[in-house]
Order: sequence, then structure tokens, then C-alpha cells
Amino acid sequence: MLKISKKADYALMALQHIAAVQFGDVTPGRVVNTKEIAEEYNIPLELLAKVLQTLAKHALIESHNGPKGGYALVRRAHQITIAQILESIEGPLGITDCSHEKEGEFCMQRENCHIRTPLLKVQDSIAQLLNNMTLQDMMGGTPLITIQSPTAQGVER
Amino acid sequence: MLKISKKADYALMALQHIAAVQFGDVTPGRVVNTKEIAEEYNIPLELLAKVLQTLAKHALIESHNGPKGGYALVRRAHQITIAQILESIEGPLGITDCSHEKEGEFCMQRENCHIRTPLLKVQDSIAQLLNNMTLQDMMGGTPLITIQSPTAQGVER
DNA sequence: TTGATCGGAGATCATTATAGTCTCCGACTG
DNA sequence: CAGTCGGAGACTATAATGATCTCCGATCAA
Repeated sequence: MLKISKKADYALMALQHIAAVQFGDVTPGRVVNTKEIAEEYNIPLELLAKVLQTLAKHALIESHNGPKGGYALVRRAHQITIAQILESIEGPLGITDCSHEKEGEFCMQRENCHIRTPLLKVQDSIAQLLNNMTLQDMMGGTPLITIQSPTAQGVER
Repeated sequence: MLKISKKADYALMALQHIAAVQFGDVTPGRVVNTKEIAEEYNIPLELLAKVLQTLAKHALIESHNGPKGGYALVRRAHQITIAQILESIEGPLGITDCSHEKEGEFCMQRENCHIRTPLLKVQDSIAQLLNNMTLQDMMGGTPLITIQSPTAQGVER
């Protein structure tokens, strides 16, 4: 449960790769094309292309056309949150249908629903988790986040 | 993104309702039948029946057949975690496909994947969040969890 | 200036997951 | 023993996902 899509997975891999190239020691500043990433990680080329186009639309990367073209990060890795990446691909975080109910939509359970509020709190906690982790945290293969309960404090039990 | 299914939603509503009846002031100890819940929350009866059967199989509730039959909680509300409920319906938590790779399965991206470890950390954080929240926390409509970043401490930034 | 190499965009398709329905069965109570 | 309950399986429709194909426009370098 709570699985993120393959596309989101690919987005994370691609951005990690671009960041590694762009801020690494070997060829700093070089743009990265789709094919390179697709081959490196065994990602279907055209699907990855879609993903990168979407990321570009959301201004996480910028595209350069023509030969020697490709993609480059717009911001530095520590300024790109995991939440931004995932939301670019999968849309806004929402663990329930009623998280982002639009005008006119209507949840059949709404009138008697007692779980909406608590679930929105859970959602907020996950949102904060994803907003506090950046692409930088995914670099280097080193441990990055301290595993710690977001509910452990502040809840009397 | 990261949406839980309607079935999981229904499970939470149903358990909240059963707990409210069972430990409430009006008719404590009474078992609750499927129809009552379905009507109260506008849930398709037969779909809810499936959900409750699944919950019974996972020993979160026990069933009583025959007239005046229905379901009752096996444990008290504060001993039932949200994680247990969701996992009963949707299977184990896993934000990526490789979270629970079985013998013989194989992720095409595995050999070069740099995001697996950090993603598993995210998953652990979510798991702890869901494991630290109980059905009791969903009762009463009162605020329950303190919104607090699980990564704020322990990560130098 | 022209051709190869890039990304941009749209339609399309197969597979799977989800949500919901239908039917028949067996257990229990009164 | 009849009516009320849960148990279980097959079944359907719809949507989301993952992936593919085709054509187009921009760019750069020979």
C-alpha cells in the first residue's frame, strides 16, 4: 500500500543522476540526455522522456534542444524537495479522495465521516516528511534521515 | 499521490463505528452488523461485507453469525494500530516495487539504483507514523497527532 | 544549409488495480 | 424451521498505470 508509481521512481532516479553528473567531479555542468539515463537504469526510453518533460514543465529541470542537448537542474539539489518531485509526477499528496475535493464534488460519506480529520493529520505528517527531505539527501548513498516517530511526542497515550 | 483505497477508507470508518458502539454509552457490548454501517455511511453493502470479512480474517474483529449477529472488536481501540488496519486491506506498506521483492523477482533498475536506500528510510518513517497511531486516536473527532517533522532532527542542513 | 541529434506532444494500447455487483452457501437464533 | 446473518466465489465495469508509436520543431556542427 501507499506505493508511488514507476514514473515517480524514474523521476527520482533521473534527478539523482542529473545531480550527480552536474555537481560531480567528472564532468561538472554537463547536461544529460534522456538516452543516457534510460540506458544506465534500464528505463524505457520513451516513458522516461515523458517523465523528464513533465519535470521540465514543473520547472525542476530545464531542457536544451539540439545535438549535445539534454536536461540540467534549475536549482541545486538541496533546494529540490522529494515532495516537489513526487507531486510533479503524481499530483498533489492526498491519502483520501476528499483531500482535495473540488467545488461540486461530494463525498458520499462526508456527512457522517469521523475519520476525515485524523486522516488529514496523517497526511500532513507525511507531507512534512517529504517536504523536509531533498534531492541532496538522496545523493551519495549515505544514510540520510533519522528514523523517528512523528507522533511519539505530543500524543498522550 | 499516496492515496489509500476506498476499501481501506471503509475499513477505518467501520472500525471507528464499531468501536464507538461497543465502547460508547448507548448500547455497550452490542455487535454491529454490516447493513447498519453501510447505511450510516453510504457504503455499498456488499463491498463493505468483503472488507469486514477481510478484517475478520486478520483477527481485528470477530464475526457472529445468525440473527442479531454482526461484528465486534477483538481488542480495545488503543491496541489496534492504523497500520494494522490498512495492511489488512491493502497488504504490507511498500512505497516502491522493490520494498518487498520476492525470491526470483528482480528489479530492472536494481544494479544501479541509488534511491532504494533513501526511499526505504522514507517508508520506515511512514510505517512508524502509522504504527504509532491507533483506532483510539480516531475516536471522538478530537485532534490526535502532533504535526511534527520526522526528519527535522538528526539531519544536518 | 542541411542533416543528424536532441526534446515536445499527441494518440494509442495492454495490463493491472480498483470499485462494485451477483449468486449461492452455511451458520445461528428464536 | 424460517428468517437473518456472515462466508466465499465468480464476475463486470471503469480507471490508472506502464509502455509504445508517430510526427513535429529546435538546435548545432560539419
